[in-house]
Amino acid sequence: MGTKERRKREIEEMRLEIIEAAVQLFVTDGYENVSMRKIAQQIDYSATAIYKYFANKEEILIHLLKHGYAIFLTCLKEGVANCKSSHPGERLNALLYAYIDFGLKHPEYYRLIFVENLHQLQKVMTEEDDRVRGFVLLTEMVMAAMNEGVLKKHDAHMAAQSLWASLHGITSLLITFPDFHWHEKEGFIDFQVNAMIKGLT
Amino acid sequence: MGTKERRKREIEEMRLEIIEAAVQLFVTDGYENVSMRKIAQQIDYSATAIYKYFANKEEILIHLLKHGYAIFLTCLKEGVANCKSSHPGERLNALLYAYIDFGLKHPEYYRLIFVENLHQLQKVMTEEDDRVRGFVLLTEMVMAAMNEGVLKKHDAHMAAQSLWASLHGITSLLITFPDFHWHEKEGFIDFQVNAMIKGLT
DNA sequence: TTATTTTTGTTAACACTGTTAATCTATATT
DNA sequence: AATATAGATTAACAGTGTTAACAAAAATAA
Repeated sequence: MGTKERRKREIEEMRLEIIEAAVQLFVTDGYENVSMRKIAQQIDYSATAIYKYFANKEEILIHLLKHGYAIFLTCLKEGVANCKSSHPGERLNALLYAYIDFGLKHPEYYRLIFVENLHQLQKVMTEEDDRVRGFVLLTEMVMAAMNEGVLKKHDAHMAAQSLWASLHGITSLLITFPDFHWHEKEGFIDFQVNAMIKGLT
Repeated sequence: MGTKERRKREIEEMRLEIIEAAVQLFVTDGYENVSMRKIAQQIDYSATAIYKYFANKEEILIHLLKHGYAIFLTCLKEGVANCKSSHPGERLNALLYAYIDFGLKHPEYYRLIFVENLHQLQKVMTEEDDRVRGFVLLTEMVMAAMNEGVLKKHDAHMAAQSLWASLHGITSLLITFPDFHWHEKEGFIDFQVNAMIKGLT
């Protein structure tokens, strides 16, 4: 009898309902306003019912992070795909812009993943295919750019880490300190990306 | 009669006692474990007594931030002072290293100021002398380096913002993601600082 | 089908959090 | 000495994540 299968599916449906409610609360009210009681209220259950489907709030956070990280990877891949050129330098450039764009388009997710919960990133990515993980993507494109002579031949891993650092710097500062007297945004981003590339040339 | 003066001093002493307790809790247990009740316990008062001296917890946080920011500025100034050379390029270099060093030596403070509460920075600095504020210091040294031909003559403000972004990137990533497979720290920092400078040359 | 066991959800409760109101006490002013 | 003011305390409110005890419903065994 498939009763066991059905229950398994029902449990998965309930888990989905819970994280959907959590996502909705997160995008509308921000993470600081996602409480177990509010999630429960949204799906007409008691707060403690959730604990039959998730061990604790952290498990729900992990799902929010996975959700956001999937959007992140999509943005990166789209950004590179939208780059017509097949030149490694151009494609790397497109990736760098795509990273910053993700942050500016999804500031709550960027904050949640890269500012507040970076130490959890391992847990978020364990089930992902290695080849689509963000940093691997970046490293591969750095290597390609080096092989084509666009970048000077350093240690590709270190160069990629340096690029990530600079990308994270401008993205997180623009997001977490919007009231600072920043230079006009587009121009500032262009300047930073150019400086980053030039620094490795 | 100086009774009014004495009370004023006593109030200031009590405020000091409170923020000292808060600082101590912060450096030993981390900010997430600084609660009003724990501060009160440490100085043998009831939790609500604090509210006669501080409007709310945020006011105490501001003092923690000021405390940390003072250490930050001291580190920057010491870093530059310890640089024997009078060459603007060398001095700028020393400032960049001093910034990262502050983050690595005082990760809790770096996190509190530049990761979690950057939006409060205005409140932290309002009473400071303009000329010692961190970003102004950086901008001035960038200008000096430009005038000496060490850096290419861009908009100095934008160049300084770009440097800050890259500094914040590497510092915050090293702090908030210590378990990542970073390149050997010293070498990575050297690489990043060199790339930053080269990017603006 | 009936009896038993397991699972699912609810309410009550615990130990916290920041903060406000009411109250008592010690000091200062008239 | 009587009154007003300021200081400190306890009780309480509205939250938080989470655990325990218990009722109802569903799955399994007889």
